[in-house]
Amino acid sequence: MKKKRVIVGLSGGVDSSVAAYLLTQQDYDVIGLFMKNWHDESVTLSNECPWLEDSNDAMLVAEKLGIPFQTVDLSAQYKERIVDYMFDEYAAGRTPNPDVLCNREIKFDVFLKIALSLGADYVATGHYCQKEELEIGNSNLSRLISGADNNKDQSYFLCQLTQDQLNKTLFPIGHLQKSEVREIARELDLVTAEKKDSQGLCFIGKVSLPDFLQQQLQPKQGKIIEIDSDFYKGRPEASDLKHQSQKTTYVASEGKVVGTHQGAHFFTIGQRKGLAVGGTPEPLFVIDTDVEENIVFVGQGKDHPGLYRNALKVKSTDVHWVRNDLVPAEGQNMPVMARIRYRQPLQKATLFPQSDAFYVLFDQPQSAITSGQFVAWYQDDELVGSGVID
RNA sequence: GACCUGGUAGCUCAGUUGGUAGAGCAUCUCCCUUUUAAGGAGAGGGUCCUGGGUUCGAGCCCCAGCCAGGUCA
Repeated sequence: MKKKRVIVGLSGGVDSSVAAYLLTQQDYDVIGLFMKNWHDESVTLSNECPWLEDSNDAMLVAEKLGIPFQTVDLSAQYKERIVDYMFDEYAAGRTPNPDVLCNREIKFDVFLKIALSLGADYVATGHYCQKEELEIGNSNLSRLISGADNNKDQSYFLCQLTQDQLNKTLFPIGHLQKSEVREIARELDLVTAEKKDSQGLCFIGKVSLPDFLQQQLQPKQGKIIEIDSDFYKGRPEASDLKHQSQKTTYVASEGKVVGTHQGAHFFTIGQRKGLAVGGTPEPLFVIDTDVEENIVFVGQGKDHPGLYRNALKVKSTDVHWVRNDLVPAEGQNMPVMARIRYRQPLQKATLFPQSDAFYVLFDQPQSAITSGQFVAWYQDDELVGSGVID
């Protein structure tokens, strides 16, 4: 019988290297494929070419493992689907999550399709997450399970994947701890064994995000306005989900000017650094940005009421279920565990699918719920759905 | 015009009986982290408004001036 063919995305890091190795130890026909996502010299302010080194490392690993190796240039699609989306979101005053999109649009779409066209049965990546098959009646379902290494779990970044995508995917290192992965790489003497984990936005590299954004978004001076915590005293507490999930809207006259900024769209809710406003006993945090009026609203202290809300809204059209067999009926709520950012400890919450929108109500108020980011919900260690925060 | 209070790190301020200055915030760096953030650790930074004087020695005392805020006519 013919071996199943797996195309593994080699990034030039340890994780995908070891993933590829583990596949060769199983009964697979393994091919390594490096994807070039970004090589625009005008934007990569650093003088180095990081992808060149990465692709070289990927090639060396493939050589060592004795598997065929190829490179594909996906930078055009990457720009179209990720970079442009990023600028659009920031321009609109939201905070995008490019890495979630990168998985949905590039690694598990463009890349996956290329792999299939090369005759692959599966694609594999070095993500710290696991897949389990579940049989319901005649149909097979894939479950997206958190990585066994609690500290490295990357299921959140895969929260937008579909059954079709998962069915074609393998996560060879998801059951391992990071330390075990490194150990395997060392034993095999792979060039990537001691390579530092990648961090930050994959394609920006060392450049700071504001610097990157300024290449397309024009700086424009505006006011930083502090809202006193007394502002919230005597305000009626929202009792229905619609209002609980709404963010407070502020007007310039409700606070006092404490400084100036170079563009409200460069800031995100919960942000502390970069305001360059001192003189307060406690640090200032961004509690809202208004890109129309170009105002950044701030509040003093980690516990400022403007930072907290216990519900959020997802547009009905933005709700995504990995487990489409678990979708609750409209009007029927569902208890889950949820997170609103990578590595946030899971929080108790309840989903409320309603006719006007989809609401997530947390048991505890959450700090810095940010529109444009993703909320992902879990049952135990299984990610079952997600959505863009409105 | 007179009087009062104040002028100390980028900002807000503390500086004991005179012995060449500190805290918070901000900034920078590092750590953490395949998003944005947050978080942790560390570092840099001061002609103590100016000019005189007293003193062995003044941010702290005295005099003059400048500046800011306030009070009184």
